[in-house]
Amino acid sequence: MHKKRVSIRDLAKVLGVTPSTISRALNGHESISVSRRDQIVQLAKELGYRPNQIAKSMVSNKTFTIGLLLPEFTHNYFNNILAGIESVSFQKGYQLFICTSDELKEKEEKSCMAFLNTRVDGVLAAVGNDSDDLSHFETVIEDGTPLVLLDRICEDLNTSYVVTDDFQGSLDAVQYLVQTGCKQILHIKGPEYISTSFNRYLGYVEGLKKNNIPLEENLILMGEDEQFEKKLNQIFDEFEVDGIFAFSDYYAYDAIKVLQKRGIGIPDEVSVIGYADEPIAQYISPQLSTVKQPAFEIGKHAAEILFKMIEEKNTTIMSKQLETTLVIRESTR
Amino acid sequence: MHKKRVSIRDLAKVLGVTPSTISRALNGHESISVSRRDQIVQLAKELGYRPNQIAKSMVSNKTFTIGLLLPEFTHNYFNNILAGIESVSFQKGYQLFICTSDELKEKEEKSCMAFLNTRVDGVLAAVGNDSDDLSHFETVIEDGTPLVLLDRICEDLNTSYVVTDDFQGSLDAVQYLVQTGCKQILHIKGPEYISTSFNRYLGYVEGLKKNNIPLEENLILMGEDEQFEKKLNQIFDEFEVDGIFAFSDYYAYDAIKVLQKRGIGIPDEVSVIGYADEPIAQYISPQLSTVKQPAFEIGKHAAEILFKMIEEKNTTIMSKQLETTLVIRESTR
DNA sequence: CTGTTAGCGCCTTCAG
DNA sequence: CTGAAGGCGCTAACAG
Repeated sequence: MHKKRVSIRDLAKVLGVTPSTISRALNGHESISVSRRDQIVQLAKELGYRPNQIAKSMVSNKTFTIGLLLPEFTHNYFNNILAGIESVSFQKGYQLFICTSDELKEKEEKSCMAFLNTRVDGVLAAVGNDSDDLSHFETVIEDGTPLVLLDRICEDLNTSYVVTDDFQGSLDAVQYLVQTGCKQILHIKGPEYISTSFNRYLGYVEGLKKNNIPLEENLILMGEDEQFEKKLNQIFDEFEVDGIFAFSDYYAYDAIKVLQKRGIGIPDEVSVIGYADEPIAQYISPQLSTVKQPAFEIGKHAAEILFKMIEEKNTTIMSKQLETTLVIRESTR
Repeated sequence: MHKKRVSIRDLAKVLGVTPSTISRALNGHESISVSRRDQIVQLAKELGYRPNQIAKSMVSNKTFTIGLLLPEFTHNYFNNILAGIESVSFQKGYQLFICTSDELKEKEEKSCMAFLNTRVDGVLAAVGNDSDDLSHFETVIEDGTPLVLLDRICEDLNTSYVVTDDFQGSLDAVQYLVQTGCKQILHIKGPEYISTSFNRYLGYVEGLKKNNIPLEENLILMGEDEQFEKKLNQIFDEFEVDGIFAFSDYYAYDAIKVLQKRGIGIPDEVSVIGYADEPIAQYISPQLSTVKQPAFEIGKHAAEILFKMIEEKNTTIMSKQLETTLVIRESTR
């Protein structure tokens, strides 16, 4: 299949020297005459020599590869994280070994094992919401492979992570809602098992508390609920909701559709705030107010931490929490 | 850094056998007693043995890895391609080595070299629109690494590709426009240098021709034009445009915004058709009619072809062209 | 400055 | 059924 590849031995034979000399020349070692080096480099180019990274890794025990595990790429959020990671890994000369988990634990496990087997130098991962059991990540840690968690924390995992301050972001959103006159605020909650859902919920609760608004259990709706529309309608039948804070822009949009069907004016009668600033936030009408996460920075910081761990063999925990920004558009008063 | 990893030699020592025996047991070879095999497999598990894929690749000259080069992930289209590829690569037990080119030739070249150096078993790539010079892909081909092109064709490259029938898709769109009464159809054209832009343009031209509508140069606008809004307005001042066919959903949306500012009714006065069926098509208002590409299938087919090339050492060209579907929503009559 | 030797972890003959 | 020997491509340590 492959054209026979040229190895340093081939080069050595042509020039009548030993492979070691070739290796030294190609890797910019000290002790080698300039003329010889040039000669070798030149020949390598001519013959289309391509260093076998596999063999190099074999001896150096280093692959210049980092494993990246993300749930999916349909949300712009993860694309931006990827972009942030790439911006630093590319510059460092590392390749990305990307796996998507589809939020499935099974794929997560397989990917982690694949990372270990291929001896990646480090792992970046956003744990899926299907994962209550985290033993595969523990395996990574025990193996001694640096691991940095993205976006979603797992308290049980003793490793660095980079997240945004979901609590504060949500609190900001609710505060804004209250300041602009909302009295009854509905929360559309995210999937269970992921820390972000819970933290945003907590921010919501805190927001109410700070403003002496009693927490009403019936004003909390799961975004993934199969009877979402029906339940939302029931809530509107029963309560005088004038504000909605949703776990995601998509949930917010789902709610907006229901409200529009009911002929409820946004933002006149109900203010709506989403989360994440996905592209659709700008395309829907009214344009959606939302909590913007610094996705690119999350990726960037996570990668930087990981490289610090890899290159400096630094094992201290270096977690980081980034701030969100409230973006006000047309869906709020 | 790493906990010392256990190798087959370690296992061998424990059991007082040779590494060969361990290797045979772990790889399900014939000639080995069942009891011994079980014993070895058991021990491997206990000691957390993890086969060194690097070492395996070294001897087998196979990495079970395929290189994937995509321009970016901000368009849902490429995500779906990725999903299609993954659906087959995952099942085949291959890992994906993903690089994004950001449409930059420099990154494309680097990635190709990285693919070759890490000895991926095959490459899937959508060439960026920045690439007039394709020598890096030729290098891949010459190296003997199977290559399948995605989405965008390069006539000069003698290798398999999987694309959609952009010409037909565009023709369908224009035909629909005409059939629903449009007489003056504007085309918003895509970036130069990529085959899809040209093919969609050709489909537009053919659509006019089939309906005896003269081609009017002034009714063609570049989507990336910096003075897009101004020029579009000029066109509407001068011509009685009643239909728009855009290279992408995003361009279509840009146009819709301009029309709405002008108070032009969609679809009453002007019908609009986009391309790709990006998520925003469903979120904007009016919901956008568009040409849907079978992105998932593109990825799937491309991967299948690649695996055929890899596993059967098949070198014949097996290109494929997939059909599009016209999705009619609210932006057309 | 360059050659020799040994070995990274694994697999594949070839013997026995 | 199992052991011994050699090698995948490259680098590092030690001589010279």
